[in-house]
Amino acid sequence: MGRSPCCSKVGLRRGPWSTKEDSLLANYIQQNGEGQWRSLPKKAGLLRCGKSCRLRWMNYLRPGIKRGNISEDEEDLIVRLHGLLGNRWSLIAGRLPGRTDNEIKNYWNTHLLKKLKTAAAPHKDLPNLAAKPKKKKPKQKPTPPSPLKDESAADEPTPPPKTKVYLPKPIRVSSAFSRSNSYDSLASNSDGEKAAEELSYVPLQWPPIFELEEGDYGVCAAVGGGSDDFLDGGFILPVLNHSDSISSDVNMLEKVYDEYLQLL
DNA sequence: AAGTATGCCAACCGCAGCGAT
DNA sequence: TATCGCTGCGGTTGGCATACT
Repeated sequence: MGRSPCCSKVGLRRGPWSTKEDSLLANYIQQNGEGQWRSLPKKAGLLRCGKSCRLRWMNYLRPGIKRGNISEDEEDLIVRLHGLLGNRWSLIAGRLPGRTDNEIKNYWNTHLLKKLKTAAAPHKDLPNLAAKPKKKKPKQKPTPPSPLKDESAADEPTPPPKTKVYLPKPIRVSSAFSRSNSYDSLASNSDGEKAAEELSYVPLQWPPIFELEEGDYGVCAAVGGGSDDFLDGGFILPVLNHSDSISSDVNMLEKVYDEYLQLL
């Protein structure tokens, strides 16, 4: 099964782009805008597949692209964001103006990985660095309704926290909501309530905390810009596996959320 | 100078999400 | 509801450049 590669069509060029192709592509997009990648090559007079055109534009020709010389600040941000987000290169790139996901991915694989591996012992920001990348999970179904425990839970004596942070991947839940919805509108209007019901999501406080599966909690954080947004800006951060103290988990989630906010 | 090894990065591949029908 | 097609993402690869022997 599976679709055949789009570049497998006879007659389409592959490999490095010539300056002529670059200018054809750039000129076309300047005049007609991005999008319609499938039909773009033909209209622009290029013997390339749409995918290839998109990649070339996104990673090379797009205005405002910075090339090379990743600063220490950027590097630090990449490391910290990777600690929180994992290999979500497009999200990480979204926080680094002018950088592309491809560049950050390459930089991580060729510079940072090595650097951090040699920089002594295990690094807390680097979960399973040596681990083989996992295949994408199938789309997660919304969990059955499980509203957050009430405040009384927090009153109980809190044993030492036994929380375990699974870093990352953040879980996308954007499909349950319209992109035009904001968190506020969700919390206050009936559409929002309906959507929240569908997702078993009950925003009782900020940051909103979810029970994803029994005993697993997540927090929604604003991320801003891009297609991975939740409520036009967010997704569930690392899931905590709770043991027996809800309140300690909530505290931990708030801590994680605060740390995340500092990065933004 | 020539051959080989290593590093780097642009580009490709395959898959999943999602809207349209 | 199911299927199709387009788009975007993350992992991987191929080839050029540079370093090393």
